[in-house]
Amino acid sequence: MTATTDTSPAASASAASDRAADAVDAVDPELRETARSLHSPVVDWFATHARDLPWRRPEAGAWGVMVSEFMLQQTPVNRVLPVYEEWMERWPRPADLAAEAPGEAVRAWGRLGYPRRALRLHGAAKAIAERHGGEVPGEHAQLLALPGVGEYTAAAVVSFAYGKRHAVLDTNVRRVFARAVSGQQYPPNATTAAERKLARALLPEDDTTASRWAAATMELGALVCTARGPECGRCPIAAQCAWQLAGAPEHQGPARRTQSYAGTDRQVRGRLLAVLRTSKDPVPQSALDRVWDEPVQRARALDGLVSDGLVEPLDGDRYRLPLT
DNA sequence: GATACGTGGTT
DNA sequence: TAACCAAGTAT
Repeated sequence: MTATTDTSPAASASAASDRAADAVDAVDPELRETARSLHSPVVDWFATHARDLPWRRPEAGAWGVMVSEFMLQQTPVNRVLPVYEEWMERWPRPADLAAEAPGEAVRAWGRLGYPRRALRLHGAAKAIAERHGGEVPGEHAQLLALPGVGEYTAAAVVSFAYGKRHAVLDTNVRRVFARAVSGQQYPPNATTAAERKLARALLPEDDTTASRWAAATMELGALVCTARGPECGRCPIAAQCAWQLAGAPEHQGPARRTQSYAGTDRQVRGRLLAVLRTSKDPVPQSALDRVWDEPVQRARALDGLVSDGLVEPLDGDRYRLPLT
């Protein structure tokens, strides 16, 4: 958008588009005031109550932040901690991981779960080494282009590693906003446009405060405003919380569909991969056959692992973690 | 938008 | 004990 005197059709369309974009992010003055009243108590609470996590220390760098974010996708902090430490000691820079076989990343991932994340982190490291000179990129769009990096992880790296102003919307933040601002016990099952808009509207103006706010709202959700049994007595914004002020009503909408696990392909995949992780040498088919008695499902799970690139088939009915 | 994708602790 | 929950992404 440039000259305001340009009245060409293209410029008019563009101006209309800009007005539409403005309207999307137009912040209700009342919401603006709500935001301002939340910033200080939450950021101050974070300053005194934040956990001392290794990826929050300056020496972690952008790579440390990125590694932690991959590992923390759907996995609790306590399970991540030891694996993170080993990982960073072994591969302190993206290029170090990029030089390894992907199977080594899968092996080091251990039992964190969702081992495709290990493969994608390895792929991200390769892309960083090849396309970004070995430095984790600092632009949201560049990060988003990396394997395994979605909206949330890109925002987290931008905000936590580079201290930039960007809305960070994870499950913790969504729950905090649902309660404190929207007066709901839980956020919707899937992230909505309204939630993204709210997150942008609540973001402090300057980079430094916005970055602290992002980390602080996540930490508040993780430690105090938890899914079950929130400790509102310890919450720095309990007095302003819309959900509390409404009398903490029970959630109305549809319950989240709980995923089964026992007997699924995922369980079979997990067992197969557990065998392969513990063996440096190729594993014969017979060893894999022992982990699951139903042959059709077993074969399907193994096929899936191969097509996902998590397992490499060799001649002679042998398998191993991928070398390339 | 719904579904697949691991693992283990908590209630 | 079965269900819930944990810093999501890709298709």
